[in-house]
Amino acid sequence: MPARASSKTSESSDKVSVICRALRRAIIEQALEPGAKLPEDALGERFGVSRTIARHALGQLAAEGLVELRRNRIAVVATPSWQEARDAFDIRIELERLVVRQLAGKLTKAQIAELNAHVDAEDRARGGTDAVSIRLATEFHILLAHMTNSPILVRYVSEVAYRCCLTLSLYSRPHSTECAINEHRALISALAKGDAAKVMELMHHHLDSVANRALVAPTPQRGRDLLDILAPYADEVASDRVVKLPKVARRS
Amino acid sequence: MPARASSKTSESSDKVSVICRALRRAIIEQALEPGAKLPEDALGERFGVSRTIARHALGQLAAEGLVELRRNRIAVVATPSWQEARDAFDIRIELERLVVRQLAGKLTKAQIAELNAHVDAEDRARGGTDAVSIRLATEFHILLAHMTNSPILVRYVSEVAYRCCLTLSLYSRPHSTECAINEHRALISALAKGDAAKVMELMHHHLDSVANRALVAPTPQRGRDLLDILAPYADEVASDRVVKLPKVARRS
DNA sequence: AGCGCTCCAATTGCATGCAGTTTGGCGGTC
DNA sequence: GACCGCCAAACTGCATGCAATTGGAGCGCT
Repeated sequence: MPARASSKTSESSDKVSVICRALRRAIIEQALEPGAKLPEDALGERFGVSRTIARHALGQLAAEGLVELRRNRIAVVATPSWQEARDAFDIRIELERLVVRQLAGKLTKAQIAELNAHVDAEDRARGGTDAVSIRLATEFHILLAHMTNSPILVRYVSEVAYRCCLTLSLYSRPHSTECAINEHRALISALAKGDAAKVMELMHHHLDSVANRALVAPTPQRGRDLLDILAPYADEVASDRVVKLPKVARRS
Repeated sequence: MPARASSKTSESSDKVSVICRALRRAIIEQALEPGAKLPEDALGERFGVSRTIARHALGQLAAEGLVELRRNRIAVVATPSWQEARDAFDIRIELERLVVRQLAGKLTKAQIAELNAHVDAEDRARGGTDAVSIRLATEFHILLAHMTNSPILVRYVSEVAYRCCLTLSLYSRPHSTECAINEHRALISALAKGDAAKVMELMHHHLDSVANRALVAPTPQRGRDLLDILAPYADEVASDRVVKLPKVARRS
């Protein structure tokens, strides 16, 4: 039996959805860095819609964990902590093991061709920016999820993969794409062979190594947000001996 | 090392969030059945807010998969197909295995007491309605997720657990709570013992048996929506030989 | 009856307006 | 110069209003 094929997936073509897609892409390509401000009327003006719509879009993205929404404050692109990043990868590993378990040996020739075509695209993009490589690599995984034809699985894999994207831009050292591409090819061929256990193991290792390459260590100095950097020290401030800190300008 | 303790979890106390919580609860307690209509102004009037807010709340719930939003149409409580229900349970199993893996042997005495107290509450509620039992059972799992102190994990477990609640109300035979309660107790004691593999196995079996008890079979006649029943036949319509169907009244 | 058409009430999609809150800078004081 | 309070600009929270779309009642035709 071939893997279930195609379904209606997409967000409707609301103005809200359009803005969501645009912002999502801007975020995962790091055009918008974590912490970037997202004022409602600026967005509205930029996309030619009212604040109501921009606001609604921000709400959706907040539900996906890509932006942070604080009452009466300007929304910002989410800045996951190192621990959250690690948690996201752990969840992602489990979800994607499930994906390949369902897919092993059930892909049609057309689907395998589609996967290979995508990896070819990744290959061609090697000359480009890191951001594009990361986006393509992420989209490979989302493409896989789509092939399960389980809308829920697609949604969760997409979300968590986007979040991982976000953290890569925060904590990653300069990305090395080669190995990821090779691992993608290995995944495809294992999927075609149909050994579920093997391909789950491959996926596990693939994501784990991406996570380990990326989340080098709890290195607070690479975290962009002063609040995060200072978080571990906050306890001392709360306790008896207050540590005096020199005045530091917030990254504007 | 004890499991990480407590964090800021909550939705802010927006009007939007209040309505979300109210609707979510109404849905999982089956006060609102799958397919129930949710007109924006009716909600607004009921909760004493404008349509804007009600609309926003519906958007959030749609992002969680609890309501379905079709352009220019009245929003309705989601009606997952049998397959989607099964998929949701599969995902849930993986996520909750992850939860107990992280928690095994790392719970504080206070946390174990909290869990036991919750199961006691489940026990006391056995005389009440099924809806309340189901809600409490679900909240037990969410409570566990909270103890991992991983906001992402909490979010996903909560969402998928709510979706499972929803499907239980659709496809389940009259609920038998006894065994679930016993299994919850077994989980707690295994968590306290700290054998990760054992407790993962317990959780897997627990959820799987709930799913199997609930999702009795792909019995389309119990599915509420004609469209779902006919979905498998849609392919034929698309192909060469068009199947003529007698006119049937839609469930109003 | 059964079928198709028209038209109106119900409902959504979206923009705008107003009130309340936060931010950041400016001037005053030490 | 450093600190503090005040004020205007910026921004969000929310309600309301208007145009566009939908669904279904009513009605005529076969």
